[in-house]
Amino acid sequence: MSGSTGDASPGVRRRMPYARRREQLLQVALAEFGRRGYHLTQMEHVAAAAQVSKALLYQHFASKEELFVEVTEAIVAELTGRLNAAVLAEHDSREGIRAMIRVLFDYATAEPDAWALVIRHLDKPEVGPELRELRDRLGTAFADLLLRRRRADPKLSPAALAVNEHRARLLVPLMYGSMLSMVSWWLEHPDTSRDRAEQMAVEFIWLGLDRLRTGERLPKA
Amino acid sequence: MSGSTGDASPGVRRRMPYARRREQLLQVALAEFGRRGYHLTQMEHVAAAAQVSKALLYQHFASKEELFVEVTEAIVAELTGRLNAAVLAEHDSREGIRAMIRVLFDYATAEPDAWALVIRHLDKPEVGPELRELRDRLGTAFADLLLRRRRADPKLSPAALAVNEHRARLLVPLMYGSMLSMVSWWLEHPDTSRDRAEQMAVEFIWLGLDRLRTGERLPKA
DNA sequence: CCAAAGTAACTGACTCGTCAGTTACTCTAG
DNA sequence: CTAGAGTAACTGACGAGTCAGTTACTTTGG
Repeated sequence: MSGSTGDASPGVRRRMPYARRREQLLQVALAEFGRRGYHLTQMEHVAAAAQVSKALLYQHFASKEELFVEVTEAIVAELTGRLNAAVLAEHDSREGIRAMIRVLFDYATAEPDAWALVIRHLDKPEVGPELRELRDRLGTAFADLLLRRRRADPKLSPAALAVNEHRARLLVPLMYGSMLSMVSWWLEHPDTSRDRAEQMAVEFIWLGLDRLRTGERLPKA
Repeated sequence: MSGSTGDASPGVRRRMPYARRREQLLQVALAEFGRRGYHLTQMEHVAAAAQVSKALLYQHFASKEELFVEVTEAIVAELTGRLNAAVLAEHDSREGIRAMIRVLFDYATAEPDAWALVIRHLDKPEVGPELRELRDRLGTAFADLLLRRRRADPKLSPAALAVNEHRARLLVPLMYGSMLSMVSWWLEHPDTSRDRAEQMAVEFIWLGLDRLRTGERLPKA
């Protein structure tokens, strides 16, 4: 019909070099796992979506689990990289929080399948420790953010610092959970302005954080 | 040997009346689903754990999915009931939040399998809409709590009220996510005092909530 | 009081579909 | 013409759901 070489137009496009094919397979697998979840995704689905046979898939990845792990690790690396960069770029802790939230919204928007994959499998120990690791790394990033300035403060006694570390550790799941929950909620409510959602999250989290970080207690009433 | 009627002592205890058996199967299934998750739980596991044949299981429940749904619905009913009761019992919104958090901690402690089941499947559309419903009901309970007093306030114009409703809707996922995340985190860190965790959650959430509820903006710095 | 008849709980051994993983072959780019 | 990209067709195992039959308990006619 048309040009014979690697042309995009005719229905079939075949015979890619190894590395490129592998990349494509990873992308396709990410989408499938993200959309259906690990258990409902079959290797045939992935192969079909890549317009390729299942056997070829197995020439690139030894097993379903290995494929999943590889996909997941790429996501984890990407996301934690972005988060760390964002946190490190900001010196003010409020701006650090804002930056992290923005990273999450950005990522969820740009890579909805990857986001869905992560969210879906975060609490499933059955598919390997990679996602636990992501969660822990996120937690570490949070804790660092919370404590970096405190730790550098020479006026604080080690005892006071220890107390603060403990409180900070308790804050991590609160912040973590609200951020992820907000992003997921926003994805399901596209009519809501992203700016509002983002801003609300920043205010909500920073308010609780800042007051508690400074050790202030609640007013009694 | 001993008493002839339904005696408990001899190693095997079989042949229970229909209703009791059904109850037992539901309990066992809850534990299995909670521990392994839907996909990794096989009907044979449930049957074996109940010391019963798979066929019997199918005389009580038409399918794996139906069994799962039945288990889930019971949990949803129980939890939302407790939450509603807790919220209704408190007139102060801060105490309402404290009450909800306490309900969640109580439930997660007393019924760890049920808790694990709910948390694990919250974001999995594949196993039916029951858990979405739970999430939405929790959300509704939150929103009600947030807005009940506001709605009753005659000094607020409808327009101001609408603005507040919108903000409240944005607050729901933040509160919701942080609560659930905190409870799950605490379950995995048994060395942490429950009172501290609970108190921290109350303070964190109420702080953000109260300030935003009153429409106050953040200080600029 | 107690067979024998009736019934409900229960089981072992099957079917049938599905899906991860393999094998033996074909095609094509260089 | 050949290496390696690609496939169609296969296998083996597993798991949901079924069914013919057995076992324990209950009822009732004598």
